[in-house]
Amino acid sequence: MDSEGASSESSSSGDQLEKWTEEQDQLKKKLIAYDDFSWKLSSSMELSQGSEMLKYVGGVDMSFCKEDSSLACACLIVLELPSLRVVHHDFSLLRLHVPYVPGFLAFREILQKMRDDKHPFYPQVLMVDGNGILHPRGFGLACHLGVLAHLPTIGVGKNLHHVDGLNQSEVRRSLQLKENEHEQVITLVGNSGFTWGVGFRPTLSSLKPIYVSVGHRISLDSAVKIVKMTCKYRVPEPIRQADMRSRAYLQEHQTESFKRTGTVTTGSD
DNA sequence: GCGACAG
DNA sequence: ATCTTGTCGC
Repeated sequence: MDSEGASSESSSSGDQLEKWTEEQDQLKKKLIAYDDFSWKLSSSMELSQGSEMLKYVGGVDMSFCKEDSSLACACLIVLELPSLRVVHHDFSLLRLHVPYVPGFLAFREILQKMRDDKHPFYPQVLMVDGNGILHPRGFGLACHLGVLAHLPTIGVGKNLHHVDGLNQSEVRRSLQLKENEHEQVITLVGNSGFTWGVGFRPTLSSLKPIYVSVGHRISLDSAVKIVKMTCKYRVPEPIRQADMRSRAYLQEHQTESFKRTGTVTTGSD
């Protein structure tokens, strides 16, 4: 039932990439890089009568099937602050003809549905396994999803891409110098003077930093605060949970189809 | 034991 | 992105 244009079988991948870049540039105009939400972050400001607190933090991640690289699982989880208890999860199994990115938009559907249903655990902010504005064109996955879902999003990367003169070893050197300081955070200012995000070590034991950047409708300060609040381990809980669960879901799906067919679903025999 | 990290 | 194995260290 694939309604692919039989006319352009070879250039479709290139076309999609171009379209994607165009869409990024369009959506980028709608990006909001400051706090644009009504809830409050910390309970220290108890004077904030009437305004709700941040309680539900979402996280998204995708895992890929080892045997069948076109099969992926998108997972959204919502956890509750300050307990970090997961109160909601949802999965979406998808087939990808082209890598990664279009599949990521499955999250938009999941979120849309939650909102339409007035789901009690609809997240107030969403953490994305991938960068926000810390991106070659200043518009990573976290921004993309944020703008599409009109939700505050935070980008969390595990590696630093080379943008504006930033590099991983430099960050780690700077962090090294801060060894004795309480704050294990360094601001990522590029050669241009632009602040792209921060690199920081969430726990004492994590030598390798994570990279936090603005996704949408949030300031870098707030983003970092929220990431800190959810870091039990190196990878913040919302993403860690989404990662583990999407992986487990694929695994189950695999063994389940193995029990049915009595064979691995590679189809390459 | 579990997490970080190697490669 | 995925897997596995092993070491180190709290």
